[in-house]
Amino acid sequence: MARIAKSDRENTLQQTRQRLLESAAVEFSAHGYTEANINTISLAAGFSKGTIYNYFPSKQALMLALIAGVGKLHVEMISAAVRAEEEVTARLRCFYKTGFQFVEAYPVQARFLLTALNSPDMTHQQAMGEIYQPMMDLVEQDILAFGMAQGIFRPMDLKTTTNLIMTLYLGTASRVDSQGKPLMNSAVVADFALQALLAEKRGEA
Amino acid sequence: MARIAKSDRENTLQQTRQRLLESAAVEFSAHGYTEANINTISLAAGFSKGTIYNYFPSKQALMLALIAGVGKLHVEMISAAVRAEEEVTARLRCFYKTGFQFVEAYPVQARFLLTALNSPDMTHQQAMGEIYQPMMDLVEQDILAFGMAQGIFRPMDLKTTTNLIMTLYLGTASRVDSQGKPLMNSAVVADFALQALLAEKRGEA
Amino acid sequence: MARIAKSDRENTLQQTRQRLLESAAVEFSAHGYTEANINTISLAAGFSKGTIYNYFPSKQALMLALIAGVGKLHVEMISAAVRAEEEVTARLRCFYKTGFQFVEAYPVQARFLLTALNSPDMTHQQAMGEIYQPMMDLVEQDILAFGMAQGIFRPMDLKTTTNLIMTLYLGTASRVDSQGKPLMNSAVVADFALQALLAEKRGEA
Amino acid sequence: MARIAKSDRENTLQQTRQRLLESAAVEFSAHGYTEANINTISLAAGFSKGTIYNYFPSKQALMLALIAGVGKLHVEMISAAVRAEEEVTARLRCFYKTGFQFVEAYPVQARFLLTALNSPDMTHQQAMGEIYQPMMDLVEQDILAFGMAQGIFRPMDLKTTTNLIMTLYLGTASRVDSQGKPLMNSAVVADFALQALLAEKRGEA
DNA sequence: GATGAATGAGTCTTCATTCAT
DNA sequence: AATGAATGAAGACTCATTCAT
Repeated sequence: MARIAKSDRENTLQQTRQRLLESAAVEFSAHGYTEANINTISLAAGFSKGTIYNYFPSKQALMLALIAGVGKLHVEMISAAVRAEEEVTARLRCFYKTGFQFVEAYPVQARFLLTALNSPDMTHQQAMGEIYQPMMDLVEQDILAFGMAQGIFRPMDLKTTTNLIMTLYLGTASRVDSQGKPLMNSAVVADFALQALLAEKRGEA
Repeated sequence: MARIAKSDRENTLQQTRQRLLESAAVEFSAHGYTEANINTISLAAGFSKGTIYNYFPSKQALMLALIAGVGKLHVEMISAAVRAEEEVTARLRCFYKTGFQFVEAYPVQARFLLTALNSPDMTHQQAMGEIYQPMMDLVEQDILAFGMAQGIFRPMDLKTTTNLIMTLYLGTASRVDSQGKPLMNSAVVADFALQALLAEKRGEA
Repeated sequence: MARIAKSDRENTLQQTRQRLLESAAVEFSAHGYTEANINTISLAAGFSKGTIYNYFPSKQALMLALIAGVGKLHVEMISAAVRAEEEVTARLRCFYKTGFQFVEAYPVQARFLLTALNSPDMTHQQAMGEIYQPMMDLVEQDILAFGMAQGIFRPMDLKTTTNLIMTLYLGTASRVDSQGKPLMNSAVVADFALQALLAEKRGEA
Repeated sequence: MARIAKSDRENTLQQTRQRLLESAAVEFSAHGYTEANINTISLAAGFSKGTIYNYFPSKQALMLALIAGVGKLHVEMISAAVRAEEEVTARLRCFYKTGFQFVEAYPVQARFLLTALNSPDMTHQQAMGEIYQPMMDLVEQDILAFGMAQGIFRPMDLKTTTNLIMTLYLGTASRVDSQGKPLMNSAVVADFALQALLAEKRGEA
C-alpha cells in the first residue's frame, strides 16, 4: 500500500514535470532560450509562476533537462530503427527516414533542438554535443564504417563524412512548413547522400 | 574645397558607422541578438553608449543593417568568384572554396550570419532570406542548371538540390575552431557534392 | 474559513494597491505626469521599484486608474452632499462648500486632479471628461435647471452657465496655501455665483 | 554705415530669436514643457539642433523667456484696450472681449500660457505671477476699485473679487475648439460677471 | 507541493547639453 | 553665428528568482 501510494505520488510528480517540460519546449522553440519567459512556461502548463522552481532550480537547468530529454528521445528513436536494418544502404535510408519522422511526429521538440543547436550559450552547445554523441557514433560506425568495410561505400575519412551526413540531416529536416511538416522528402536526401557515398553507381537511382 | 571638406566629414561618419557595425558583429555573434547589449556595442566601438543611436534608431534596426551589410559582402564575394569560373565543376568547387575563405577572412561576421540565420525573430529570418536570394539563384542557375544543361550533372529537382548544396555549405562552414578557422576542408565538401551530382563518375575522385 | 482567508488576502492586495495609488497621487501632484518617477512612487510606498508593475501595467495605466479613483471620490462626495439639500440656493452653496472641503480633506488628490485636468496628454483629458460628466450633469440639472424651473434663477443657457459655475469652482478651489488649504472662502464664491444667477437680488447679501 | 550694419545684424539676431520663440510656443503648447523637445524646436524653426543654445542657455531659460514675451504681449494688449474705456462696465466688458480676442489672434500662445500656468515647476509659476501682476492690478484698481468708488459695483473684497474675475477669464477663454477658437462668447462671461458685481440691476441685461 | 507577491538587477531608449569645426 | 556628432544621466519596463503562506 505504501508502495502504491508512493508510486502514485511519483507518478504525479513525473506527470507535472513532463507537462512543464512540454510547455518549455513550446516556449523555447517559439522564442529561443533568452526570449522565453519561464513564468509563461509554468502558467501555460497550468500551474502558477512559482511551481516550475519546485522541479527545476533555474531556467538554465530547465533548458538542460529539456535538451537531455528531447535529445535522448531523438537519438533513441533513430538508433533503434537504424540498427534494426541489416543492409547498409537501408540503414542510411532509414536514418533519414526516421529522422524526418521524428520531425513530423514531434515538430515542437524538433524546432527546440535546432534552437539549442544554435544557441550562443556554450553550456547548451556542450550538452547537445554530449547527448548527440551516440548518434554521431551510430552514423560513423553502424553506417559509414560498416558500409566501407563491405566495399559498398567508397573509402572516405570517417569523421568528416559523418559530419557531412549529419549536416545533410540537420539542414534538410529543419526546413518545415508552418505546420512543422518537413518541406523535403527524406528519400531525396538519402539518394543524394548515397550517390556521394557509393563505391559504384550501379543499381542506385 | 567645400567638396573635400564635405567628403572628409562623410568619411568620418562612415567610419564611425563602420566601427559601430563591426562592434555589433562581435557582440551579436558572441551572445546572440537578445543577449547582446547595445550599450556595450557602442562602448566597445570607443564611443559612449548614446552614440549608437545617432546612427541606428534601435537595436532591431542595427541588426537589420548588419544583416544587410554582411550578407551583401558574403553574397558578392562568392558570386564574383563563382561567375569568374567557366567550367561547372570548377564553379562548384569555387563556391565552397570562396565560401570557406569568407569564413576564414571574416570569422566574426560569419558567426554573426549563423546567429541571424537561426534567430527566432521572423524579421531577421526574412531579412536573411531576401539578402541571400541572389546566392540561392547563383547555385540554382549558374551552377546546377548550368551543369545539368551540359549533361555533366544528372537531372535533379533544381530547388531541392539547391537546398542540399546550400545546406552542405552552411553546415560545414559553420564548424570552426576557437580561432574561427573552419574545421573542414572545402575541397572535401566539394568532392562529396560532386559525387552526388555528377552524371558519371569518370574523371572524379 | 476559506472565505475569510481569501478575504484577508484580497484585503492585503487592496491595501497595497491603495498605498501605491496614494504614493502616485503625491508624486504626480508634485511633479506632473511626465516628471513623475514611477520607481520613486513604488519606493515611496514602501516597496521595491518593480512592485508597482504587479498592480499597474504601465505608468499610463497607473495614471488612468488614479484619475478614475480620485475623480470618483470627488464626484460622489459632492453629488451626495448636493442632492441632500432641498433648496436650490442651498444646493449651490453646498456645491462650493463640499468642493472646498474635498480640497481641504484631500489636498494631494485635489492637486493631482488639476494636474490631470491640464495634462497635454489627450488620454488624460478624455478620462477626466468621462469621470466628471456626472458632476457637470449635477450642476446643470440638479442646480441650474432646477433653480430656473422654480424662477429662482434667471433664465440662462444651461451649458454655458454650467461651465461658468464649474470654472468658478475649479479656479478658486485650486488656489491653496503651502499646506493645501484653500485661500478663498467657499461662501464668498457661492455668493458671487448666486448674485450672478438669482432672478432678483432681494434677500441675498 | 557701421551703425546700419550693426543694426542689420541685430535685426537678424532678433529675427532668429523670434523664430525660435515662436517654434517653442508651438512645441510647448502642444506637448507641455517636459515633453517638449528642444531639438525639435530648433529644427522646426529651420535651424540645426545646436543653434537654439546660441540664443537661450537652457530649456528652462527658453521657457522663461517665452513666458515673459507672451505674457507681456497678453498683458499689454488687454491693458491698453481696457484703459482706453472710460466707463467701468465698458471696461469690464472690454477686459473679457480683448482677452478672448487675444486667444483668437494667438491661439498657440494662449495655449502655451495655460501650460505655463499649470506647470508643476515653481519657477514657471513664479514667472507667470510676476508677469501677470500688472493684469491683476488692472482688474483690481482700474476696474473693481474704480467701479466700487463710483457705487456702480457693490462693495466687495478687492483681492478676492479680482481672483474671481480673473478665474472667469482664464477658465472660459481656455475652452477652445480644435482651431483654437473660443467656445464661449466673451459677452456672456462679461454679463455673468456684471450681474455678480453690480450694485443694482437697473440698466443691465 | 503549489502559490503568487515581492524583489532588484539589467537594458533599451531619450534628450538636454557641450564643443570642435 | 551655425552646425551636428558625441555625451551620459535618467527612467520606464522586464523577468528570473525567492519565500512566506
